[in-house]
Amino acid sequence: MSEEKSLNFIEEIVEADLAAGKYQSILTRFPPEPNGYLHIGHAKSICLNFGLANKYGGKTNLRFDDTNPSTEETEYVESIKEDVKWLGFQWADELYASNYFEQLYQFAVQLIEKGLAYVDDSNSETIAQEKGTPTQAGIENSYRSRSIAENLQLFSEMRSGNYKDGEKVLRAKIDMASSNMHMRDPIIYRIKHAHHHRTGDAWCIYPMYDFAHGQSDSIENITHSICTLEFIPHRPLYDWCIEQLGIFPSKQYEFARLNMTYTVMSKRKLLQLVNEKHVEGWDDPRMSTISAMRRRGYPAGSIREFCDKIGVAKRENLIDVGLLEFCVREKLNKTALRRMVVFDPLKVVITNYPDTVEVLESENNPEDPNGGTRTMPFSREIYIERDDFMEVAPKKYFRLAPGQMVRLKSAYIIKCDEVIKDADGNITELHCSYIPESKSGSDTSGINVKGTLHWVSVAQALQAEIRLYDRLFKVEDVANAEGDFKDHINPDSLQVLPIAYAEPALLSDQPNSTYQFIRKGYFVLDRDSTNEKLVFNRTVTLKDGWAKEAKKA
RNA sequence: UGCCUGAUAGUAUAAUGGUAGUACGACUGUUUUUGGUGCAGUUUGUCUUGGUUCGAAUCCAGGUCGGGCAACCA
Repeated sequence: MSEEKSLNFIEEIVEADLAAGKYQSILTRFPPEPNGYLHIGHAKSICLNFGLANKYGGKTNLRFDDTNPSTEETEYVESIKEDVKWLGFQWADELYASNYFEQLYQFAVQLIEKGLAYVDDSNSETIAQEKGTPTQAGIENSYRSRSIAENLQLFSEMRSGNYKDGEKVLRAKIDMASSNMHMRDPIIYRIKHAHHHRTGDAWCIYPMYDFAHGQSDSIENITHSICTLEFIPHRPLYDWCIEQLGIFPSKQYEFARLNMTYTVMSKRKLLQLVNEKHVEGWDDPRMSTISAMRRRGYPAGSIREFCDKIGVAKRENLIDVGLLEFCVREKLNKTALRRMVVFDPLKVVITNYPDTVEVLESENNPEDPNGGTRTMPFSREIYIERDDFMEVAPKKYFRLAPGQMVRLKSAYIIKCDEVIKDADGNITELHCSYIPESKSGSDTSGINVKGTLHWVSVAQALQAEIRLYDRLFKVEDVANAEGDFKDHINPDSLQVLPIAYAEPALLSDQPNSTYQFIRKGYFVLDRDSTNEKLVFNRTVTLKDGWAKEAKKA
């Protein structure tokens, strides 16, 4: 396989800029607003920004876009830093738009001095109305012609706290008739008597996104400022501010944000899920947040791999969540420790097995020759999975059935001799006989069986809680589905098994191990675990060929 | 009614005027002490109409369809 991977359109721009000598090296930035937790969509942006810097020998800043004190909190800052680090990236500088408040203020003063900004006393309704519509030009109001001196005075008074919220705004004086709504004298400063998580009460006016973002990029000498498609119409304003101020010309480029099937990706909706308790928190394993995926057991590397696979383009997209799951399985298959856990037990008595405990050995991971082995007890009484037995077996059913033989993984071949039922006809246990010569690793029985089952010895079994997570929504395209997105929540997205039976090795494993419970899926120990109670989250299922086959019949 | 964007298998993404390729999915077969994994194979595509050209997914013109734009949010 040739490693000649084609470039995405942003990489092409970067290579062209570098080749033209436009920059010696590149500087990108990841600029989250600390008003929520990062989600998989942010991961795409993180991988893009940091990936570009890594690939071309540049650097990436982490910059918090904290210009709206009423929605931002330190809790979010901390979680964002943790998530970026966990994803495997290291930023050059940790910065905040709020670091630049004084500088930004001076930029605004410069604009006023150039006659390019004015204080408007109108209320928001009036401003909106005078802005016109996309098909109809806006109108210029009387405040627009205020003198520079008056604007300077008023803006200074705004800063001093002479006015209440909403009483005045500072607007850039551009073009009320522009076909681009963002150029119709956009508001660049508003009054907000709010406590800021970093600057406290030092300010009562705050710059708007459009006046903060580009200038922050410029102050940091960001060469490539990469954002999502909805900012395309902001670009002329981004460029206008930089040009009028005569500062470092950072350039904005836009790519299509990630959308994923069965998933919501907006912070607003995620917040709602948390606040209205549809999930247990930002890191509930069903959420699309980075922290949820971490808790669910997704390896950071598989998220990076996913971001690499989905590519970067300008076309709107809806990525199959199955691709993310594929990346997770691909990684985990090579690394996860194999263990046996029975979810829904059916007791099997091996009638011809002596009343002793035998210690068996089994590989930790058949994909990894250096993975080592662990031991497990085998005895006369074991549990198997209830649905690994059928009294009347259909065609192509390879599991246990009366008179049928199966192999117990890493142990012996057994044959089902008798089905024991209670008075109501429910199956309570199976009586089987084992083939002593069929022991794993030294099988001389010559018997070939199609089915291999996982099992756990009854007497030594650990009890554990298992949490089975499924997709949070029932519809593919949640954002575009009829009605409220909450109408589409999957009521069965979490199934808790209070007691499952697990092999004893799980007690001595490292707590941060990832597991494949053989034939059941990938699992990870949840942080809710205690010494008394193990709790496992299902990371992702295994591909189930039999389920498909059974469905066909 | 305006402006800005975009359109390639089911989903993504490449081909930068010269054989439409890759991944996931689906389907076959094969291997397997996980109905997992691996391996081999099959399947399905350039929105449309014109034009330029020896040659067009690519360039040009018109159309169609999708997305965005009128927060004192980012």
